[in-house]
Amino acid sequence: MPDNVPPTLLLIDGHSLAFRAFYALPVDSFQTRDGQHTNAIHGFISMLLNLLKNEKPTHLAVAFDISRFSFRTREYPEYKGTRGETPAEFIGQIPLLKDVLHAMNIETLEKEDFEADDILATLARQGSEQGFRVLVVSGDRDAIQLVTDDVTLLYPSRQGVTDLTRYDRDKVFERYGIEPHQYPEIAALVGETSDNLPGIPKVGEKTAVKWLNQFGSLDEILRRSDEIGGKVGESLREFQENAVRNRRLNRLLTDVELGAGPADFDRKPVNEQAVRDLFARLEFRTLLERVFKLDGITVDGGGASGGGGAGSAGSLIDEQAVVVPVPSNELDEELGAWLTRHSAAEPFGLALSAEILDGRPIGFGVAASDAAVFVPWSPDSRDYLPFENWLASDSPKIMHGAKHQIKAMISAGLPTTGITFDTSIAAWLLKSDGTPPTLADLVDRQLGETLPTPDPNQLVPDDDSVIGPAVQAWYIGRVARALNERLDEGSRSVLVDIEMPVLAVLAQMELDGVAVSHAQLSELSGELSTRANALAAEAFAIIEREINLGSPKQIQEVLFEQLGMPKTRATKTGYSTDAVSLADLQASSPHPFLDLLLSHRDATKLNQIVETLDKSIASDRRIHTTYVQTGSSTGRISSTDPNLQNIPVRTEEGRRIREAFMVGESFETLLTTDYSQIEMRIMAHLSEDEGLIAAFQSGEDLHRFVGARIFGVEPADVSSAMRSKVKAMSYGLAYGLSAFGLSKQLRIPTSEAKQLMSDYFERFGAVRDYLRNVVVQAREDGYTETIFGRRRMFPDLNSPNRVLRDNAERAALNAPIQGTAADILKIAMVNIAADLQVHQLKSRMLLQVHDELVFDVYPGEWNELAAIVTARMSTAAELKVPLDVQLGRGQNWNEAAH
DNA sequence: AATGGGACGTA
DNA sequence: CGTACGTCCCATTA
Repeated sequence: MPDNVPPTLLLIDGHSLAFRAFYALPVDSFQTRDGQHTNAIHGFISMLLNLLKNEKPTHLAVAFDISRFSFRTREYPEYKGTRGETPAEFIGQIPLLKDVLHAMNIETLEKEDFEADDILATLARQGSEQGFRVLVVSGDRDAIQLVTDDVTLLYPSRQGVTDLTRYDRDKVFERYGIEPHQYPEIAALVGETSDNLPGIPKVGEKTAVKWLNQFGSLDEILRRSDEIGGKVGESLREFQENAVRNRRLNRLLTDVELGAGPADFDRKPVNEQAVRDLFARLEFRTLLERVFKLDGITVDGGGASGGGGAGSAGSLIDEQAVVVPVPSNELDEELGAWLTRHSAAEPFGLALSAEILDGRPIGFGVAASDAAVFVPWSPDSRDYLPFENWLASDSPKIMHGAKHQIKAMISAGLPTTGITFDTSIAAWLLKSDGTPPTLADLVDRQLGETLPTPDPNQLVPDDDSVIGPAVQAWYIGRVARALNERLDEGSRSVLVDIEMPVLAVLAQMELDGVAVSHAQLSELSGELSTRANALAAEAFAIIEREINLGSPKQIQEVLFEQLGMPKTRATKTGYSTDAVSLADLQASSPHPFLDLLLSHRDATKLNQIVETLDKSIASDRRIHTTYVQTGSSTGRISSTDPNLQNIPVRTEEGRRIREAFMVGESFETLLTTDYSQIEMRIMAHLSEDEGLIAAFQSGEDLHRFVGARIFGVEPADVSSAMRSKVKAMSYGLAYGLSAFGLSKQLRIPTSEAKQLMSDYFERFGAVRDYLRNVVVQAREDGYTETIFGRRRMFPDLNSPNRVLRDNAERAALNAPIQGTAADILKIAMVNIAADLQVHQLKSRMLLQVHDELVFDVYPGEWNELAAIVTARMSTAAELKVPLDVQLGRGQNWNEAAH
């Protein structure tokens, strides 16, 4: 170290940072096999390693609070009194965190009766007196008062632990307009809710700063408070005691007796064996690598992945491997050569990340494992032939969230194929619930690194390096490699054989959209709103006042207070006013208001749907939904903006909405197709129940066939009441329906429902055995699997919480069935799309509704398309029962329904 | 402005 | 005390 650089002392408020980490990272994802939560520890250590790497402190220490009691709580017992129970999952991590720090040979400090911040304040003062450059990391705003020319505060912005804002004197001034030592005076005036320190009412940050600049100090403000007029002035005079007390409590002590000083906290090498043992127990693999890398220790025998030859992002940039070619023809050819060279060399292919502005690509990042290239692109300078050829070729490409980018590229005239891996989909397959991870999440979770972002407030400022598609592409490749190693064989085949191909199909469907008639929708909307208004007026007349019929709260007032009706099912906020409850009320205590309310809800709901749809019609007169491929935990696709998978169909009125979905211009007709009873068929297949299989092979109506067996009559003698009971039973099976639920739905006594269920299982025993076994197996394995190998994890199956466990059991029951159905339709879609291309048909797949597909049929192609669709759908999977496919034809979606 | 609950549309 | 979704509105909170 050069002599002129002062030693750096890094001081960390352990408790507050660990707490931030706890809330920044999902508890569930950080748990060891024996159930120890580790998210706070993981987040803390990850942040610490970043700090060590970036700040290179020569000395460091971590301070902890011993308890929530200190001299401050003795002085003011309410101090921090509003804080809720600290979560048990968090408390248990603190001793372990200290163990980890000790294993890393890092000093921890704590002192009875003082808070960690007092320890930091003391050390910060001593440090700067002894010539250290001091960095204080704390999530407590009071630490701002410590900032001087020598002391900088790193304060976690927002929730996370990766974003640390650097507060030096200038930054404090810029943010608050005051000197750091004045901050406690502001805080005293404003108050601090999280510490239960009320300030002066009506005084916020702006007012406090204004006064401070006007009067110079808090003492002066209080002394001359009569000079301040208005309500705020009154408030100040009335509550000035608050400010005095707050100021007394938020002053950090700088003279705590510690028995050790900054000089004692020099960085020492980690205790290798202790770290190894402890990290193994905590199941930290990437963190272990990072700790050792920082200390120059190599990780041996751990089976840890190398993760690309280039090492960290730092070295990538240092070696200037990121080449930014100037757009020109020569470079164009060089780029072509570069692509060919790396495509041939890398078995896992290259990563691609497109930068999109207003739906148009403006540049591409392409990266191999040890190099990255940025390719600027604009539609008018289309002279990148080798690059375009590469995009259009089968040469393997990896992306993150490919669909959106593929669409932009297709629109820009850059068709792209050969996308063999999408990191967001792979991550979803591994853990199909929770919020979908961003690339930054994956870099953090899979690689234990931090994706550089252009945020200037970032702790890791990244020396103005190349941040953008090229670097992203490089990370995508590495993340893909890490994810790919974690995929089991079944999941990998789902990714490669189902999800990646269907991704391309969905992109095209979204681009194509479906034609919708604005005229029909607006006519319908007019009718519906007229009707809604009339119904509302009638309802108001009856209850003799005007309320908001859309407010459950106001409805409750009318029903249970004004009209004195019997209470319905309890909800969190009162009593239910849903359709079922209202119907029950109508039966027990009839009142004309109830019917009017229901009809009004009906009309407004439909009108909402109609208006939303109308607003989503694009300039090409078509609606382009977005299919979310990673939107479900079972493998289904969901639809948003707008959701075209929940267009009404059950009521006459609703079907009029479907009439507005029309065959596209220059197309001949719509074709709709769906699987009939696919989930029951899958259940027959999976359970191998002979009765159920026979039912499907007989060609007889399913519910009639089953009803005949259960009630011991001839199929022809199954009454419609019998049939509908059996139907409800059959459908409920795959959802884990209980006798109680069945009785409620069919409005029959529980005893009868119980009898029905036992009769059912008497005849179809293999179904019951299968369903039972699914749960048992899932509890053992921790997951369920579809017949194509799609997995869904069920961590709650062994939960001590009954509700959680029961919910997990029903979901586990359903997952292989719903998931297999989803797989089958996806496979059919891929095969149909391939056939359309091979046969050069101009007909287009438009919509997917879980077991249904809708097509625009090009003139003259009906027969061929119908044949393809039927063939591909019925052979998408080889089951023990036939897959029955229905077709329909019509000028609109309703007419085309069969 | 953001969030959570209630209600309700689909498979 | 039936699975899987998305969207609207209202009410609450900041």
